[in-house]
Amino acid sequence: MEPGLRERKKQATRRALALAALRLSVERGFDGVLVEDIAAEVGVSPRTFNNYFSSKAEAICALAVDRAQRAGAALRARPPGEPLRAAIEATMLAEFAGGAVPEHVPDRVWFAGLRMVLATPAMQGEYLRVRAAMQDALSSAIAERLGLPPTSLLPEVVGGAVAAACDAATHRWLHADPPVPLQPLVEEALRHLADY
Amino acid sequence: MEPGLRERKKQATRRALALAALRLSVERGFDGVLVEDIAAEVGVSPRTFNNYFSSKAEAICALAVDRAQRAGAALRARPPGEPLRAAIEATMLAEFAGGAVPEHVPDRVWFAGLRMVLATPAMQGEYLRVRAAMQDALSSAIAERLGLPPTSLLPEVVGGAVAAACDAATHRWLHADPPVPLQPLVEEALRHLADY
DNA sequence: GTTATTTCTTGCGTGCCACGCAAAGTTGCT
DNA sequence: AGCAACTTTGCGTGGCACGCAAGAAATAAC
Repeated sequence: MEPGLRERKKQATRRALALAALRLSVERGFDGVLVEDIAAEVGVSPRTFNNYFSSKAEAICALAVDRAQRAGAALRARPPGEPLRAAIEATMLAEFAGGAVPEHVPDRVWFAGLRMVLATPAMQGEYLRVRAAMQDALSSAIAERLGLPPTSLLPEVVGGAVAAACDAATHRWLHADPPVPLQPLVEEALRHLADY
Repeated sequence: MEPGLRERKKQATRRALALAALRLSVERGFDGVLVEDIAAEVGVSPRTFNNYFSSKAEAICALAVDRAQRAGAALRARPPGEPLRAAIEATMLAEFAGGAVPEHVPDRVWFAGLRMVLATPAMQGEYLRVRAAMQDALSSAIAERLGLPPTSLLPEVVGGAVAAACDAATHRWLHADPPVPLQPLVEEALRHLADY
């Protein structure tokens, strides 16, 4: 069952709303853009916006959530024999290679968007949900990989730890002056985790 | 400079508001209690509520944030020579000994409150802030302990990993049926972290 | 190809929330 | 007591999230 016209249109609208929300917030700040503006940008009614997202903040972070979930998929795709730590490191280094920018999003917008989100108190809660999404994606991939019973805490713990490492690297990356590449920071963060 | 009457009264009001917010939300659910109700319970105007907390959710989680910060203080208080991992494990096991309930909060309310928060989408973002507060508290204690330069990612990574472990243990604890004690779960979670 | 059905969009109305502002009330210092 | 600093309060505003029902569009059935 391939996606019909209906479904494709829905996804396109969703994506357009998320992108518009991000771009406008970068340009004018979180409080400088109303839900109304985002809807107008996409050519849709304000009421429809709330059919897709239950808050302005959710829309702004939606692309980041999608991306976080892809990290889980990438981990699942590693060869099954590979040891867990190696699989995780390979996945994360690949994933964060180019700043980890979703398709069709200009680098500059993504970077500025992350900074804006982290600097805006009203958005920090939503950012933490992105991090939680990455943790969940990793945890479930890890659980599947190791074939552990659902009573084991290992997947959650390791998923959370890896998410924390990526998060620390991302923070440093965003505030580095002069700019530094992201990948080595992720590498360092994962090393600290392994060394603990 | 000990706290004057003014400051003590403020803290008392803050605490009373947080506790009322938690208790009422447990009784009636998040949407069943208005800011107005919480303010009334404490005998203060609704406008004053927002002088203390910038949202209903923040008030409900305020006690948990306080407690998370105490974990950082507890880690600082460990003997300076002790190896990091041992210090962390001792701190966390002590901290989560009795379910880690703040003073003057009935056990039942704390437990039910955590469940309510985790089950309510509108509160999950705020719960994640509690977790972030614990991470920050631990990170800064670790950085101080090890005397690392602020360029090192280690404190953030380890703080985040430990917070993730505690969080995983807490989740399991809340959903365990029949109930199990929290401490062994924390122990298991920290072991997974050390084994990774 | 027309009709029936499901699904999505939209407008409207409602209730709540967060906060700016300025007036009134407290507390603390001398 | 008197003054300065701070807190509480009421009022008003703008915005947000969502329930509901009517209209429009896509899909399915005949």
